[in-house]
Amino acid sequence: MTPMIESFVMHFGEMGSRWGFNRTVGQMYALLVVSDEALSANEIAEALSISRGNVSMGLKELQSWRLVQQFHKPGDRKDYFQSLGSIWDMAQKVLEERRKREVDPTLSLIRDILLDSPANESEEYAQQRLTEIHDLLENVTKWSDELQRMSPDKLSTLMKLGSGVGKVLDIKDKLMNQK
Amino acid sequence: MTPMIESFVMHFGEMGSRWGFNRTVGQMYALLVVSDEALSANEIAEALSISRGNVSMGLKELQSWRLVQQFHKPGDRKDYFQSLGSIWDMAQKVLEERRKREVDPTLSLIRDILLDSPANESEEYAQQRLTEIHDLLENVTKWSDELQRMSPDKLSTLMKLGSGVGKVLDIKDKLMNQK
DNA sequence: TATAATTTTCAGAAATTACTGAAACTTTAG
DNA sequence: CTAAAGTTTCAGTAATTTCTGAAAATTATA
Repeated sequence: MTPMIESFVMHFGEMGSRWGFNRTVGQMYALLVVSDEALSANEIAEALSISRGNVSMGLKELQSWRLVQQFHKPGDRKDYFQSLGSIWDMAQKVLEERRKREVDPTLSLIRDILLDSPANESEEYAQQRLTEIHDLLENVTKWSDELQRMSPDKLSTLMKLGSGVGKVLDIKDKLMNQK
Repeated sequence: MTPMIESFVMHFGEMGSRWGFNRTVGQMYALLVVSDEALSANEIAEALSISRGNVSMGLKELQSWRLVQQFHKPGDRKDYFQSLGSIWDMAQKVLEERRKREVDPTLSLIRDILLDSPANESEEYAQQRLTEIHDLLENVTKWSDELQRMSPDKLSTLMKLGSGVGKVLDIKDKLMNQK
């Protein structure tokens, strides 16, 4: 690893914990994203100075996120790994995975809670707030589904829209009102 | 705490770690969101069976996120706390805070790296990938800024748009092409 | 100003999470 | 079938994060 690559890999490792995977998994992914050719598990372990066992577990996790792909070189017995898809694919995967971990369980608990009728005043208030949270999380889920389904180029249009969102909403409002 | 409220508070605590704050901070916030009236630090500590010191630190953090507000009752020396703003405000705060923690540092590191010219083939490849990540993160930042600035009712329109986004984009495309 | 009420700080304990490395397992080649 | 090459597992250890509680600091009252 050149110093340039190393600085990125190490940084991504530190960030990793904030993005939902641990330091070494973050480093491994960064390394694979940035490297020109596929790497074997041993090469990864060596480049990052971490244990072979840890690499094995990390690769398993990255594969379960479908961020990393395993394949074989003919005449070589080792497994090789490379990062999978474009950066946009990665962003979609991370979004999806985080929704599953961070949103879905809460949504389902709140649904259960709202099935019971409130026992007193303060539970009634609580249920009101929970209903708000429920609606918000449902919208987040709907959006996230929509983004999953969207083709990369449409996604890209949407992304680049940026500060144009407001205007587009105005346009939409006008069109709706005409009907 | 009634069992209903307790189950939500405890769940939110577990989730907390995934949302960027620790278990007790999550519990404290959930309790305040769901409770009808403001609570003193001691009441919080007692309800959650955690130490007074921990509550003090947690409230400080929640205040720094501007999710919780402190105030005084006349003739009472204690500080009282209540959750601040609507659920939408909370979502905005969490979004903003996470962007600061998760996106901004990476963006700034990548910018630095891209200032250096690549030393060889493989660094050139690496820089290409970093450029992609850079563009993605910039778009994320732009969007997040936009969402910060957006009024709650516009935000709500956007949210509820849900699966309509695709259609709206089509409309926008047509309008743009007419020009 | 003294004292009582309350909050904050922070060193160390407890809990949690991540990592290592040796042993067990799997796969392929001869 | 056996040996060699490679991978995975997991118990134990290390590192990190969170929590406690007693002491220090702050604030209000008399």
